[in-house]
Amino acid sequence: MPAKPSLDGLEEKWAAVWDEQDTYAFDRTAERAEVFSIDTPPPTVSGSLHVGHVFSYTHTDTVARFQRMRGKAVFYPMGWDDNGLPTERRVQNYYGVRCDPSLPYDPDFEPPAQTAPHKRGGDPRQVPVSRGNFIELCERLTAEDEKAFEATWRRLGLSVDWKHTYATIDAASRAASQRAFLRNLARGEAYLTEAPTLWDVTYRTAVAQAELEDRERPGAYHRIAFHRPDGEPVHIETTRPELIPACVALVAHPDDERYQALFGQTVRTPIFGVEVPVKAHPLAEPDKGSGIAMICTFGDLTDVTWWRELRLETRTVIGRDGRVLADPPRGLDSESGRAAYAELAGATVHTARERIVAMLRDSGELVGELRPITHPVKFYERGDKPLEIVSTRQWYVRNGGRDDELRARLVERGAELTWHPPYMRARYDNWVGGLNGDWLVSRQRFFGVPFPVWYPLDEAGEPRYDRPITPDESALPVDPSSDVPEGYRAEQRDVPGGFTGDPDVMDTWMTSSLSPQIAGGWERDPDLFARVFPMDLRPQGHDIIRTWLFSTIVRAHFEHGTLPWRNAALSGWILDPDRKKMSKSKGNVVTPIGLLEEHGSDAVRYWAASGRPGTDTAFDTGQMKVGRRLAIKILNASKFALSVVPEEQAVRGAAPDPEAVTEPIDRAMLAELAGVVDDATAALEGYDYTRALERTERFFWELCDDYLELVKARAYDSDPAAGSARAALRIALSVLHRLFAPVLPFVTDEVWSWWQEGSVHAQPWPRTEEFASAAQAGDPAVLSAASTVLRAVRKAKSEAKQSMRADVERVVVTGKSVEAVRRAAGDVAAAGRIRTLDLVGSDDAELAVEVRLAD
RNA sequence: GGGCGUAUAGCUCAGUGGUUAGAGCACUCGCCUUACAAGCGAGCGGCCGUAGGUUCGAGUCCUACUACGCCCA
Repeated sequence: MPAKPSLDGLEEKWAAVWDEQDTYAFDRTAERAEVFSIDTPPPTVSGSLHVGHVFSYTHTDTVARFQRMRGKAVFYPMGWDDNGLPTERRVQNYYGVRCDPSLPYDPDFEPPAQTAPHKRGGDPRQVPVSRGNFIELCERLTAEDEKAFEATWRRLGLSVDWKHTYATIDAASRAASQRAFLRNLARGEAYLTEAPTLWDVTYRTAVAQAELEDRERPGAYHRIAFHRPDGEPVHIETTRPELIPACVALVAHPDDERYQALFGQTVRTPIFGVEVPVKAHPLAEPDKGSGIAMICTFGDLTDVTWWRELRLETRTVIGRDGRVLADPPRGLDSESGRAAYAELAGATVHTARERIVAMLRDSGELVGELRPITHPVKFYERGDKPLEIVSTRQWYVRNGGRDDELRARLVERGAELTWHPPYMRARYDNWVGGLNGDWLVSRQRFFGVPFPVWYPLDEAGEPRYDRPITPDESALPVDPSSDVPEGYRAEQRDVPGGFTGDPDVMDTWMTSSLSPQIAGGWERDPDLFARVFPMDLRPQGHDIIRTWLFSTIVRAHFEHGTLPWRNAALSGWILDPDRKKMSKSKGNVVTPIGLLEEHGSDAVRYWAASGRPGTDTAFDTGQMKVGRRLAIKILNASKFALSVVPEEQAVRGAAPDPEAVTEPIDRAMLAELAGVVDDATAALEGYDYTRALERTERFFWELCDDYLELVKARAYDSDPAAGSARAALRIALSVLHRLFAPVLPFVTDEVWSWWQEGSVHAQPWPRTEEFASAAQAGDPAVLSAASTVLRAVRKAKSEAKQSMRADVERVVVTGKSVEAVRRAAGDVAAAGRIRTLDLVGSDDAELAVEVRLAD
């Protein structure tokens, strides 16, 4: 035990010890019932860790440590998310390469100079490389990131078993993603179809419903004249006049009196003179604009519904690059119409709109002035241009979006899951209930897990999408752009009568949704998988219930017919002092490592533990300082409690003896401690680490302020009463060290090492049975009454501006519970330096304390 | 527009229908007290968002409203 205990250096010291001694190693001989398994969120390695990570990962760690001390074999792996766009861009810029899946794998490839980072976007100097080489570069780069992340996690004190890690682009993850997909395909849960698709023109990829967000954007209603056969105009209002050439019908509500005569008739479009039908449909809103709208292929999702339900033609004018297609759509046949279209061809949506407005003004078909509005526009969450809708062939996985029975079963799965906090389930129910299509899982990107599929080419060289060729599971992972399907030769690639590989990659959630299977060794290590799956806990942010949580449930439901885990704990956000979510753009993000170095890991963890599941929490360095004070207090109080035992009597590792606790006040303290153990245990069983900490902390401070002061003098003595105090202190110390261990792992292992063998984190969680024989006989009133008197004495000294060492001439205590005081009279008199302590019984429920200070 | 959540001391938050609503921080006034001055003691500080209702009794339950946050349209 050091003469002057300090928190400095505890992180390095204990992180090294835990690593060396495998303190957190998963015991893979444990049966499922003895295992507590955690589906840890894999952080994005190409990004950086921020305070929010420290916050939520600490929550999980407190639960992991509690379960470990309760005797569970804790399966606590760590994953790295290196799959997807962020890594793609980072690898491009770092190595000056770009992925070109048409290239063959080059085993001798070395990237160009890794110096000057290249500019964003399509730098022409970027060297094209195969997908296999690109993945290797990704793994090379992220290996560096992973080291930095791991170092941060170790310093934070996460009790992860570092022998169990995975990366979402590594071979095992790719094999698992492809295997699960092939099984989805075989069971009919995955399918390929051509359909209108939400499309990001910047990234040139399809996106899924879960990746959408609405953004308020300025726009304007344009009042535009269509023409009836008799020459009379029909006015519609639209915010997207550039889509007039894509118009396939007009639509009004079936009950709208104004348009009854028009239903079934045709009208001609302005400028282009295309004849289109007028239809009735209940989704048309009579109150919006003129009550009649143009249907284009495709302006928005309502257009898609109308197009599908009214069986309309398709006139595509916007290409995948977001520009007007070179050739006019079918039906746009008139000479003047084609001439007008030629003015638009190749233009961006924005330019096309300006040009068509000018044409409409010239022709007199634009009526009145534009009416500016702001309206919600759909964006890809990572994109900065509005989504277009184009018809493309894509892979889908069924998720209940078009199947009420499946939807109902997935809602039931949500009900089977235990949510922390429970109300988060509503997010899940709302999302599943609001799905309007299956999960679009293919992305027109280069870097990611490829679909393990080839297509035969017919005599004309066209792919037979209805006859996909799939590999044997034993061959996974495969890359169809370089691997050759069975029965074909490499020379047959992309030639008539040969084959072609599916060029797309999977949505990253197709891999992430398998994190329990990937971490648990599904089909790779059946023995491990049987011990850890379904997992006990999924910790995650509530913002990705619709994506990660939901998709993981979908995959496990299909593959295993079960939930992937029993509990989901949803962490809140970190808010800055203005109650806004902390974000990089606001420049208010603090780096985790700096935070840990400044305040100490235990202190930061203490702050994190103040955030209950689901609760947004203010970033508060004040709370970290409080945590640091608590850790220092644990050092000092432990030093005191251990130092009152004469050195020759101190036996390392000796269990404190409850039988030696004989004094009423010592037993009272242990009785109260028993209540703390019960409450903290119940709280942690329910994932309420915050309450467990609060309860423990409150008891500990009161122990230091009152009990320690009361027994101090006696404990230094050498008679049997001293032995009682010392034994009680050591029992309390042993219990408190363990109660604090999940939140403050560094300081607790430090103080534990002063007097015990092994790590505190390998000890059993405290149970009241350990000291029941002493505690059960304890009357808590003894301690509380003694404390009341002591406080009154302190108050008198404080008001007299005297030192706490000042002598007290006489104290008279009156009240019902003076007998309780009497049982601790010696300690009270010693702690208060009271010469005469008079105890007068009365019927008053409250103790009255009269203090006369010495002169 | 729909759903969920939050509203208690200057700040951050506890409060599980039942005495006079609590803690920490901050602030004020004190104290060198051999575990701890990175400490200790004491004190100040509340129309519990607003308005109704249920109840013997409401910070707590119900309804409406207001403000804020998140999710979804």
